[in-house]
Amino acid sequence: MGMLERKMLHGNAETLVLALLDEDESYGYQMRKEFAERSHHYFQFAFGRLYPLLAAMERRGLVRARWVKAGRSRQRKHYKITAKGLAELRERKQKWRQFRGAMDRVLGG
Amino acid sequence: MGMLERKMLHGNAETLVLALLDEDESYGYQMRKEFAERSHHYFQFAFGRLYPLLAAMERRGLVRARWVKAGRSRQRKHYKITAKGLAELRERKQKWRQFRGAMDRVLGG
DNA sequence: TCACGATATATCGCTTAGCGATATATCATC
DNA sequence: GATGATATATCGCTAAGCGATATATCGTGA
Repeated sequence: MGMLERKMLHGNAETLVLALLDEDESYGYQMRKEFAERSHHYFQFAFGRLYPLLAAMERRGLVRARWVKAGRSRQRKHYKITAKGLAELRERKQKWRQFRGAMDRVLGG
Repeated sequence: MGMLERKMLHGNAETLVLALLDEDESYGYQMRKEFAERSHHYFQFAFGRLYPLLAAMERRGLVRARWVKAGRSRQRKHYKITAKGLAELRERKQKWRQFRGAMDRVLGG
């Protein structure tokens, strides 16, 4: 992602995470791949952005984390959306639609 | 605008200015009103954001400014989009569409 | 004619947060 | 046992948004 793309993402990263976890629980590394695939490799989250974001979302109670074994001793941190997270997602989807509408009205046809 | 709305605007403020000036030349105060009206009062640019932005865009050669008399001694700073600005607008509109598409694909239905 | 709210532009610097750089460890496979 | 993919995490530099603030003109109604 270029500078511009990263900036456009600013207010929306959390929305994307919530939307993904609304479908199924997942973990950081996997989410990153999922975002890339679904967006046709448009979104390329930096780990330095993604992990702190997930941690912050857990602190705010939007997601709940648990460690899951993967192999002998490897651990994955699985995140699951909470009821509070679901409410936040609903609100954020609405705000995204508003923003998108406002942008398109100014940009015209 | 709330915090979230302002953040979503981050990468897009310049695009909005260029889009407005593509239709007709205008000045800061007027643009602010225009944004508010077109977006159903969704966009409320802070002057502390708008004026420095316009100045930066002029430095980059995207717009050209000239002082216009308004009343006895009041001066308005009119901005006009340049050829470089038009090219930038075309590119940014394209990037906005890409971003919007990527968001909507992840958010689903 | 004075006061008031709207119009108009501008700058400064505090605060915040994005994320590049970096560290560490496991796993599969050749 | 080397290499590249998988996996999580933190730190701190830097850029920039914008609230606060300053300044001046204009129209209008009391």
